[in-house]
Amino acid sequence: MKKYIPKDIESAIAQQWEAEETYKAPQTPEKDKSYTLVMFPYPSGAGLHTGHARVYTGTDVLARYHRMKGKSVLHPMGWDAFGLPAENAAIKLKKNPLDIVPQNIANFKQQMQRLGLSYDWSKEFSTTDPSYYQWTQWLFIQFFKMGLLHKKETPIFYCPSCKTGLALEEVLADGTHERCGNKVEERTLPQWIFRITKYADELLADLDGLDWPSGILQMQRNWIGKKEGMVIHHKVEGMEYVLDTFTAFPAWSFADTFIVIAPEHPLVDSLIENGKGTSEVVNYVAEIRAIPADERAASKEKTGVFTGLYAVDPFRPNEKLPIWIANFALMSFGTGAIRCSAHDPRDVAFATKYSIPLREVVERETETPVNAHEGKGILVDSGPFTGKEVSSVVEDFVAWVSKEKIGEKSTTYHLRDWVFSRQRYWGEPIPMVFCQSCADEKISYWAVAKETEKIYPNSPKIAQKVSGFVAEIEESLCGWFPLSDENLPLKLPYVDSYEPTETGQSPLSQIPDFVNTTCPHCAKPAVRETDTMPNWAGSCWYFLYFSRGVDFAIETKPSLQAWNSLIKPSAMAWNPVDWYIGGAEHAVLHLLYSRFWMKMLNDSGLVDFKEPFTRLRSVGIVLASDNRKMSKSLGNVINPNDVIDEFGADTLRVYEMFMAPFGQEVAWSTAAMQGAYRFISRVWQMYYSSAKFAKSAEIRSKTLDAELQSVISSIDTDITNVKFNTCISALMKFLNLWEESDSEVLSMKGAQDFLKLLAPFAPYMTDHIWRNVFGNNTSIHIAPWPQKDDSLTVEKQVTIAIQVQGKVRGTVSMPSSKLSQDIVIAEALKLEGVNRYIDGKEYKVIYVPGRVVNFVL
RNA sequence: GCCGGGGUGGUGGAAUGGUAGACACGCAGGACUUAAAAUCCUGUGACCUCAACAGUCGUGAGGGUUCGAUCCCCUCCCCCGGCACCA
Repeated sequence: MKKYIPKDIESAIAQQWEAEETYKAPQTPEKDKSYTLVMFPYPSGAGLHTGHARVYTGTDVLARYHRMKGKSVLHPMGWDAFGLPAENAAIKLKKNPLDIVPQNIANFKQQMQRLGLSYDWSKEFSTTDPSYYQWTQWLFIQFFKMGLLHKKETPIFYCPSCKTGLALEEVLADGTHERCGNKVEERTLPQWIFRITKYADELLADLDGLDWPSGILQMQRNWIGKKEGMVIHHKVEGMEYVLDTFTAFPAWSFADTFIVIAPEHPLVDSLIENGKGTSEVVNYVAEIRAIPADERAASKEKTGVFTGLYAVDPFRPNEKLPIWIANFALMSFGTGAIRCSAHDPRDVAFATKYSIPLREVVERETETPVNAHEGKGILVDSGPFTGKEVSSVVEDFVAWVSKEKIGEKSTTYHLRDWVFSRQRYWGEPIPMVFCQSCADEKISYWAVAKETEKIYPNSPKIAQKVSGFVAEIEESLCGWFPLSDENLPLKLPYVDSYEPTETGQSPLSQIPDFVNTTCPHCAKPAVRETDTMPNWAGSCWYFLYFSRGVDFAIETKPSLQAWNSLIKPSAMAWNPVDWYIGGAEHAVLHLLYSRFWMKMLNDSGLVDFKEPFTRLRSVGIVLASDNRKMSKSLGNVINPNDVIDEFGADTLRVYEMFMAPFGQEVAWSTAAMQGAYRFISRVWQMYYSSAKFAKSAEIRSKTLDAELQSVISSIDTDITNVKFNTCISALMKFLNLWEESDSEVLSMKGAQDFLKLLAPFAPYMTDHIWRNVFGNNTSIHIAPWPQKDDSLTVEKQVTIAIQVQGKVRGTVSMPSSKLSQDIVIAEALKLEGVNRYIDGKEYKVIYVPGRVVNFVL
């Protein structure tokens, strides 16, 4: 063997891995487990580019490392294939996604296989497999039974281009749809809604125990957006109406002189309905409601109109607060009504414009009133709190307001309930049936359900929690029944025309065979739900399904019993995921939704943990060499297959790991990749040509073997800190040293250890050398990871920097065994460069063992 | 505006209180070659110097703590990501 020609070795080695089942996960972990998972991809028609290769390689390095460390490793791959992008692409091609998706998957798979990723392919599945999505449907039904889903006419975001409703999380800050980039609108449609807000506190609190990047934790906290404050109740004069306002700064309430309410506020509606709205009010409301929310937010100009109504100020019962409608009051925050004062700049701007009197309760030292956000100052004219420091009275104030029955503590959240219906074809059909007859008779599922259908039999506490959820929504869901287990899966019909409709209805509604059915309760004619689930559904629990037995019968119908016998045991043995790797763009989408599903499953007893991903690491995207995102339309995409054809998968992998810290964004450079190719080729030469290692096991080298021990320990540290770039540089540095050494050869064990250290990064060529040079007949990838041998590290030369006044003026080198403060200082004082600066002056010595000596004059 | 993450040679980056620029790319010079590619060798932060020795400066800017700061603290500037008329 002479020259390194990757294509000559890679396919042969890959075949050996397959034949030897090198990467097969045990059914249940035998020892320490490492469930290593990369966020599974949506298989687009464009295939993988070299940017994708980075996240898969990094995750693979972790899996391979832990496998060699002797852990039980589950490292699976699957396909998140439902959803808008696949469907939109199929529409463009005028084909059915059912036909296209398998081709895309096949393409992704061959690309991944060429990369040498150590997946246990026996676990592979797609979220679009009926054998999988029947379980997704079954879980939907369990959540329905728990009262965590309801169907409701709701104002939602709607993408007119994709012709479907969306969740708030799918709308970007600029008001566009995160998938297609078009502006969204608001519409009111009947939707299935997940009551995720019921879990807002748990979703927030449990973040504290997670080993996740701080930025992603913070994004989830902000998204949940818990804010504690008070709701204040007001009587509206001349009406039987209690108007509630929300404030985060209750202690400033004595300042308030007016109230503003959102244009969408129910009080506005009742005013207009009662004919009490002036023409000014009617016109203003009509005008403002016509402007989409995001445009309204963009204009900071404050507008409003007086309703003619007054509220009694509970803090000053003799005074009245005029009620205005204002564009800056948002129905989506708090109660949609705000008490206003001089202590909020927005209120001041509004009051100034419309000449509404203001009052201050904290004396100012500047030209403008104190902003309540600053939270400091002495209160005046504030009832029992006059003369007190505002920051110190908050708790007392809240207690007093409650005691006086003016209002009570209240918490608001940014998190909204999760709109779970899509008016599209390419998703899991929602397994629900609506019976008009039962609805007319006010029959709900829970009124007629058998006890045995309950899924939370072992926890009275949870049964109580759930019955509370159900009580709140039961009436609104009369006539809705889930499919029974034996009727799952509810298959997505293969149809010729599946384009979204203009009517806000799913294309499935056009298919009578699909729609018409009978009521699961009374057997009269009934209709199916025709909306489908969003693309997030399948990824909410896929990590539980990967650990299933591979002989898991496809015909198996979902049921509680099947869950408990076929899915739960292995899922509990492997989950939660130990290493979860993916992009930060899912911070408040997939990563929030799947946490929510696990909390519901935990409450129902279907899983026994609360958090799915113990450890999360994010990957930085790879930009094209022009510093723009790789995209087909920009023509700057690099296909990993092309790189592999020319340089081999090992080179691509090493470069991907070396190019920058794993979590950081970086631009692709084919030129820089040459460095990785040189490195891999030189390793190859070292083993096949120069062969500077001992042929007998007894021979050792002093310096090389010692140096290798520190490489072992630095890679051990760096791999688990996902610092793959410094792992590679440590290996390169060692190879340089190895090549330079003329007088010594590395021990045979050292040569094998070096190969093992490189194996997770360059799996093909290392396994080839392992088998052909060292005569092994099993893979290097199941060989034990090198152990650092401290007996080899002793006689190392240590170089100590000698400083005068903190500036380096020389160095002293000696074997570490001779190292002592006195000797080092004595040596240092012999240095001419040091003496020149000390020059007979008095000095003090700082000695840091093994590092530095500093003479302070 | 608020919340995160950053700012180090021509470039990607290393160093988490102890010799700043490891490792790599690029570039320059050299070897091999008829020549080129590939490969190998040498050099490569800036300034000063023919050069070496020595020296000065240098991690976005300014200040502070420390014997010693890329690293900790304060003020400010810039870039990236997220959120935001949030009461």
